[in-house]
Amino acid sequence: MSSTAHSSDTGDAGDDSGDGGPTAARLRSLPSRLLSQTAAHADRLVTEGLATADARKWHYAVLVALREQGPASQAGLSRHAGMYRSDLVAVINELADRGHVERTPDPADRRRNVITITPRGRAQLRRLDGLLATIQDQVLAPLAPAEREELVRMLTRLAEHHGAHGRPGADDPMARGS
Amino acid sequence: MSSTAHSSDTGDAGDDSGDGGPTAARLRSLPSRLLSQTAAHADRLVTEGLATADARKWHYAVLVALREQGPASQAGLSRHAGMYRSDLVAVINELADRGHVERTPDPADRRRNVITITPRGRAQLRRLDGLLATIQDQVLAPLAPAEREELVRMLTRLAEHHGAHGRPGADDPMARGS
DNA sequence: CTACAAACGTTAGAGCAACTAACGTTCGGT
DNA sequence: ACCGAACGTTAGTTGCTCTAACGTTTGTAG
Repeated sequence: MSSTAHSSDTGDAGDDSGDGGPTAARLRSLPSRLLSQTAAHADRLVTEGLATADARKWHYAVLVALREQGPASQAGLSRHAGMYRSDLVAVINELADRGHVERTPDPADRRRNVITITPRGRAQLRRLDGLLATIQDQVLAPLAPAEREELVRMLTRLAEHHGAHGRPGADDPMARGS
Repeated sequence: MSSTAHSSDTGDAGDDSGDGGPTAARLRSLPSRLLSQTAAHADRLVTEGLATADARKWHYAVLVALREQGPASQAGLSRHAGMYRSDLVAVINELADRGHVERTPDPADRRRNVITITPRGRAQLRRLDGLLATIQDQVLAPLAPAEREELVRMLTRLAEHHGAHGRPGADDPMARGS
């Protein structure tokens, strides 16, 4: 139950229950709140940035997955990207509309569609890579390079911890891999 | 500025479906992605935890705001908590139903309602404080105390940076930090 | 005093992301 | 040949953010 200790920076007002209640400063720096806030901000930048290139987050995730594992079934992609296969349908539709992927029935297993990235898709992916890199810089702007590394390292640990303790149950998503 | 360069390109290569792809690692550690992931996880824990006490995130935010600034109008609370006053209505309704706050018309300004925290509300708030503290420990479980401090410090900087660069426009929310 | 702009509480609703449930089809194992 | 499981897909629920408008009340300017 003990957690991080803090020094109160600015005395706001003494409105505390004297018997050792947490102070206001502490509440403002609730890690979960900070995470939500910064994540929301980052998400916004990413969404707006990708909109510039007529793309959305899942588009990028799927293209990345395709680059990593080559042509794959939709179920495979959904697992790899950590999304629901029901939601993947629309994403593939949109990517196919834009000519970034091709959806072809798998002759070897007629339940499956094989999703293949097209040359145009690769080009788009590279474009998005650049775009995203720029956005990361915006997100992390106030941090020095060493700090960025440190932050990423810690967040990675938290994410892995999360994955390990992930509860079972859901249909497709959050399949761990790599 | 520049940060990431990619090269794995020509020749779709064998799909190293294991893990340990160096290129893949970079993508997996996109800060924005890590933030979203960990924030989602934390959010889940918080939401579930608060549900235990028949509360939701905004309930806590409002109660904290009331502890900090004492009785206040709804507009004031919405600004302090960074939420829309339209959404605050339901929150106040719920808190009033539970007997945690009282909503009384302000005699001095008949547009306003004065929201006051009740003794029961204070008790609930203390309960939530404890609950939340426990949850923070769960969220940050894999990090050492010093690391937690460091993380909070960095996230705070990012959040402040965000606040400073937040563009104006919206109706109520995201007023002051402090 | 009157008129007008702004702030207040409230209602309604759009838009979006995460999530669940069910379906018809196809496959693998027994 | 049967049965359970995996596949792609459709539809729908939920919860959250956010916008727009309303009637009322207040402060202020003319």
